[in-house]
Amino acid sequence: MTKSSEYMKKALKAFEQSPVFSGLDSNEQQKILEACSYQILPPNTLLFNQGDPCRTVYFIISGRIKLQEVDPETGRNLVLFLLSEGDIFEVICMLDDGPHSLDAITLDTCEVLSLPIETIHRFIEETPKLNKAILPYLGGQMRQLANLAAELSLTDTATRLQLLLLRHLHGNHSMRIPKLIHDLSHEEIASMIGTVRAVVNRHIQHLKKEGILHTHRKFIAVKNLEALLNKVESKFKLATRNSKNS
Amino acid sequence: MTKSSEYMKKALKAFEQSPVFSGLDSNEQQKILEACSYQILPPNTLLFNQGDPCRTVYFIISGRIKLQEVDPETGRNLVLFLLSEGDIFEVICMLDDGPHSLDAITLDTCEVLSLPIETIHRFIEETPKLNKAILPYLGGQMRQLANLAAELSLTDTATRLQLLLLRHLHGNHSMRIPKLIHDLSHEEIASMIGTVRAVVNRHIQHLKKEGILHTHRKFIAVKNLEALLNKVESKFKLATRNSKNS
DNA sequence: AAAAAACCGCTACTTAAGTAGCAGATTATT
DNA sequence: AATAATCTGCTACTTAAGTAGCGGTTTTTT
Repeated sequence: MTKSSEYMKKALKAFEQSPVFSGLDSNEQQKILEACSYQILPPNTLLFNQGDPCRTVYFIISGRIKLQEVDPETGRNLVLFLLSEGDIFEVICMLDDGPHSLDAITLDTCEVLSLPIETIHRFIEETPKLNKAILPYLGGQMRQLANLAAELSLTDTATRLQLLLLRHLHGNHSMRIPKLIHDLSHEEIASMIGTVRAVVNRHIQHLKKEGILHTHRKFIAVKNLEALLNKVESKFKLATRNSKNS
Repeated sequence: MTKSSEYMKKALKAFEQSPVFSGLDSNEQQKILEACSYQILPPNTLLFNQGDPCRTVYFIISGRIKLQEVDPETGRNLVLFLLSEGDIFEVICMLDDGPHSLDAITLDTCEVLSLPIETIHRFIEETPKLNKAILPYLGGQMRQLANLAAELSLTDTATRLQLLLLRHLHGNHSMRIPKLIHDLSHEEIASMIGTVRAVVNRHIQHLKKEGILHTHRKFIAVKNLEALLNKVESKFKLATRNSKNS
């Protein structure tokens, strides 16, 4: 990406919001940006497959990207990470230089920066601030993974759905639209909590009958937050949220 | 730990085998060791609870320690990591300084080194070699977690048990005793694959009838590796193993 | 040596969750 | 405007996995 690039502004703005890059000064950010290439991707684009060698890391400027594992036998899949503006991936490969452990697919039209893996390694080595900032981000990702595994094994599908909703209602009180997931199909939601469409639908119908949810064709909103909170109650800490949303 | 300590030798030997510390030279290792304190812990000791603040990180010299999440309602638990000689924990807290996300419990008599979290941070900052060596180790841990989550959601309990066995048969061909798990109770095994004792037992009986397993009172050995491999077949890559066993 | 605790094998039962399939509604494509 | 594709709501059915419980064995503790 050249200095004069028209995308520079957008990218800098995204950097500002990134837990990893926001701590750097403008010079450092510029230097990294100049090594990046900018891409715009239509929805439903496959960036890479599980097993592919990892040559670049990506940084999301806008749009959502899911990292998922697919079971070729049944066609079912599990979304391990739902990433958006400010996120970096694939984090695992960045650490150990192994092949991709997951498929990456865009949900929206996405703007991303990509950076050769050797280059990001060099930047991390040369920039102690960057090195230091990236560690808590990794910690957050690991917490998410550990939490997902625990939920899958210890919690039923109804509760997992309720927790998913709550986890995306962060911040603001009267904000009843679960950011990032409010416009997903039941199929997508199912793959985020490790189940199938029919089951998700069943639970959603139930929550609607109780007046807790309002839905309409790829739109979900929480009508009665109190009641939803009561349902999960103490069941599980919904502690683990994205570090950038904390 | 003082230089003259009688445990020094043991600790150095464990360092040699650690993927993280083995790359350091003797001086560096010594320096770190001197900041550690040595502890010996009986089996079934709780080192810390989920939610506890994290003051120290641990390094295992000998014995096994499990990191698990417990569901207070049902009493069921899920083991996220089964750690042994050369492992470091709790990795997540080390990254983000948050509270412990898991319970830590010894399975055997364990020798561990502990190190205040600020101290390990300082060492990592001061020792680029250490910083660099720790990243692939983290990557391995994350792969394990991602793999566990995917298995829990996409694979049935029978296959999960088979994969668990195979994953611990690493290396040597005729080595039919799954290291690290060969002497666990059915209850423990169940909590490693996210199910309950009754189900594990059911599957084990089945595998015994097929001549694939031999078991006796907290002892498991694989009699027919070929047959076991055929069962899981292509089902899932058992790729994800401990980085140190690769 | 006796008592207690842990572990294993097994039976019978219950249920959450998944499969299959379809019709109507909405959205996208030609 | 017509056709195709996607999404949803729902019914009926199947099954894997979990619950409960008990008797017998082995191990540990007293």
